[in-house]
Amino acid sequence: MSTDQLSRTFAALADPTRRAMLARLSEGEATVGQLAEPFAMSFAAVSKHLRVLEAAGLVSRGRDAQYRPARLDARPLAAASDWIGDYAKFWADSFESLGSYLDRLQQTNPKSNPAKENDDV
Amino acid sequence: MSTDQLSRTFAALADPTRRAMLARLSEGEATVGQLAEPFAMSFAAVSKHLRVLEAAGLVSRGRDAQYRPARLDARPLAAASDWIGDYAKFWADSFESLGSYLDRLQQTNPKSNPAKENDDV
DNA sequence: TTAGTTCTAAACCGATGAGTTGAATATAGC
DNA sequence: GCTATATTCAACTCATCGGTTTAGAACTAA
Repeated sequence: MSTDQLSRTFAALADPTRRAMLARLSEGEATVGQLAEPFAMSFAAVSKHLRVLEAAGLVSRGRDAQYRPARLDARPLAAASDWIGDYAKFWADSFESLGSYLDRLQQTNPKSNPAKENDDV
Repeated sequence: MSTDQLSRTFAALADPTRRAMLARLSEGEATVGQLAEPFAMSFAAVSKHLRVLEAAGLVSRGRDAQYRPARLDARPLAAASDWIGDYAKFWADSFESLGSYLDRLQQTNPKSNPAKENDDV
């Protein structure tokens, strides 16, 4: 895997343990111990997952006595959502062909050119 | 990485070459040769990337003489978008606290309980 | 200072990922 | 059948990933 921001974000999300950690963090800050609790996994492994999430910018860490509480930072998810959103027209209606979808778009907003929206990676 | 559908989708998206291929496919079917053209990479490597995309359900293949045209299937992206969407409230407005965001949600739609939407992985 | 708790660093291991090269397969056209 | 083109398979390399264990660092509390 290369190492641009979007790749790091998607790579971080590719692991179900990390997705579960993000879900937990969406309820509020948590320590490594609290994050490790649901998993049959060493603290060190959880610590490593946190490093991956941190490198992706999805988590920031603090310090509270011995504890290093982790806090969710969802901003990279906005970029990921934007990227995926460019493809929304392709799943918008599985029974509707892309052609008729574009036709309908043209009707709604005749100025736009919806056929050329996926030039970036 | 484990091997559930969502993990396969995110893992497939974690590679910039594969994202570029999806972008190309959003303009229409393409053969391996056409997909390989922008990259300094062997056909075999492109073929492998296509297998990953196929395993993630993002691409389906056909047959046209010697060619095995690939076609975009964006449906798995809808599931990925849904997952990420659960976190939209956390990036919705970086200057607005989560608390006031939830307050505003309550005002708009007093029946819902937006505080408990992230129980799944 | 000593002991206890929480977390991370380091070294290691097996599995997987992304790429290569070279041979094999599938199809078309002659 | 023979040859050319498009694609995949197989075997290999090298790096990274997810996990472990052991030891050490950061901090608190006696």
